[in-house]
Amino acid sequence: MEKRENFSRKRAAILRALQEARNHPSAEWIYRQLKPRYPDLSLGTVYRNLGRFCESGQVVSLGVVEGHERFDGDISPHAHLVCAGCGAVVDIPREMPGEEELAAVSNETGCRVSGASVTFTGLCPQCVEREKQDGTKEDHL
Amino acid sequence: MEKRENFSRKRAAILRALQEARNHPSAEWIYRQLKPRYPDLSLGTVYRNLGRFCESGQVVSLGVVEGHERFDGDISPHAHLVCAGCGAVVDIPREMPGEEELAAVSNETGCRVSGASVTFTGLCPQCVEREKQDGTKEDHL
DNA sequence: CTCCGTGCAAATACTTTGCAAAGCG
DNA sequence: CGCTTTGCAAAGTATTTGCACGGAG
Repeated sequence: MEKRENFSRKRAAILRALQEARNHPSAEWIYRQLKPRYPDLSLGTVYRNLGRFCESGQVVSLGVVEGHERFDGDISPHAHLVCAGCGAVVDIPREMPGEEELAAVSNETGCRVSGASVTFTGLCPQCVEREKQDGTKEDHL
Repeated sequence: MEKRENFSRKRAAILRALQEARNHPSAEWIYRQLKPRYPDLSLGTVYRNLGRFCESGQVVSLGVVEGHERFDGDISPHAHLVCAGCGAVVDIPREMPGEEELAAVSNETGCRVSGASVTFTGLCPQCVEREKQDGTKEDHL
């Protein structure tokens, strides 16, 4: 399964790029990232493989931010914050609902709860900083 | 502000439909819902007003589910569950992160956290039931 | 030869937007 | 009359899909 070169050269690259990235990238971002090294890489391939990764659970979709679906190669349970200023997605170390809680919710609601995601909204550190520097800021009209 | 009839006849209808709906509808759903009563209602108008409601905070966007953005007219803090079976969005009564926690996260991360959302994944009661009835179920190929 | 993965481009599908017409005070 | 809101349709854009090619066993 590691034999065939082209079997997964690009696929592996996509997965690795995703896992190494800290910015919870979009398909487009990964594409641009890999394009120089794989000049004949196609955006469709990136989408196809991202879909595959999500199905197999190797990758998690964070949902659509500003029109672009974002992905996370880090599947350990953690929360995120979506920056209203720049659209960045940052990891938030935080206790996530555990199995017990999912079970509890299942019992209370009649649903079969299998997963949970916690997403904060606000400003990322850079945008907080920028806003400070801008002083009274200029976007007030 | 309550005077002009057509000033907001449709807008009000859209907002009301959204607030009365229990299914966290999409723009399309609201459109179909209102179309019989407002035959000349346009889908664009629904989108425009939903955008306006979101900005003004009268309505909350729940993000994109199966390609359609879903909205919630109930802005009281609560969690949701997105059904993997049918795409339904159901309310989950659950304690949400309070101001103290948002502040704590802000301090720990350097972000300015202003809001939070909790979304569970799983099966809605109907789909749980359906799966039971289907017995060994038929979608195994 | 057969299968899997891919490039390319056309096709989808949701949402946004421009513009002129219409409502209301 | 002036401002807001809407209908309609065109435009926009992210994502998906069909098809044929290329590499590997």
